[in-house]
Amino acid sequence: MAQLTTTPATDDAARLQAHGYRLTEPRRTIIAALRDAGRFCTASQLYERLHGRTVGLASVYRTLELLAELGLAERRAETGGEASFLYCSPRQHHHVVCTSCGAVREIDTAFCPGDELAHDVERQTGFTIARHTLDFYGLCAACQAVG
Amino acid sequence: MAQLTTTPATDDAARLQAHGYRLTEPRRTIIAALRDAGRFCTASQLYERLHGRTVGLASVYRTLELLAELGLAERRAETGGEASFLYCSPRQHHHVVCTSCGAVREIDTAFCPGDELAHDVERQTGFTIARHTLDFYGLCAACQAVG
DNA sequence: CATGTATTGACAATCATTCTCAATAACTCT
DNA sequence: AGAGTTATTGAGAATGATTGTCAATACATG
Repeated sequence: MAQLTTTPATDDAARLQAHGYRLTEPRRTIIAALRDAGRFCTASQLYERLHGRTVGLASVYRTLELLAELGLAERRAETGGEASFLYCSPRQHHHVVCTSCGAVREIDTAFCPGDELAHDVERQTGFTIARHTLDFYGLCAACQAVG
Repeated sequence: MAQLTTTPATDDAARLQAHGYRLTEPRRTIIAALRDAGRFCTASQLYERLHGRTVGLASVYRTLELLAELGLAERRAETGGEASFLYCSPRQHHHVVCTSCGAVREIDTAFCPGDELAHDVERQTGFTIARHTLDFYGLCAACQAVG
């Protein structure tokens, strides 16, 4: 298994504390594990990953919930009635997702014309747009090879 | 309450049958209800909406699952551990979602540069891109007015 | 470093989702 | 159109994900 870091990026810590939340050891551990996973993870998958360090399953759920609320994780529903979470850089919501193995890579935001499009969409719909997501789905190089 | 149609667009019917699924009365009812809802709905919300017509909750779950599989619905995870589904035109996956009332509107696909971007993403990441989603989140006109 | 309070872990409680199975209804073939 | 084959259905049971409870603990602030 790949080594796990224990420290979230200072950005994450700042964001937590800016919202009045405490930066606790369990949270540090969970955030780091989610970030290192580099793919969508369910609560119990993360809990597995953390076995040995005493972090309760309930805390995993609570922390994931918190991260989603702060925009540091993206929640996704899958078949099987289990929610998955993906670590996100604070304002980065552009991904390429492998539909076979689940691996995820972030895309450079500069790439994305969404902000300009947002203006058009506002004019067209009367909405006030706050954010947008752009996600690509397909097969990663490894999964293409396997066939 | 708005009137409910009972017939899915012929497109939907065709897509079901093309995949070897039967076009049954419960499926017709559920698809129409989801389409008419015009927003993300949970299974139980749809079940409520259908009260009076004998459609079992299990069938609602089964049909929503099926629609997601066929690309006729988009599944989303929300706080509260309940999945929501939104009706989608077969290849249309571009929405504007109101974060306050949940209303959803589809955006004209011509709008979206995603297909061209997909090529760049393929070159950059080695992925083979099959599809993409582009969603905008914000407040609809009505919710802006309410403040 | 003492104090006030958010947070935690363990387990119980809840509720969304899936499973099971006999009964029914779609489609196919004639 | 009618009979046969088989997917699909509804109801309720079973499963399992998620949240609630609460005493104990650890973070931040002064």
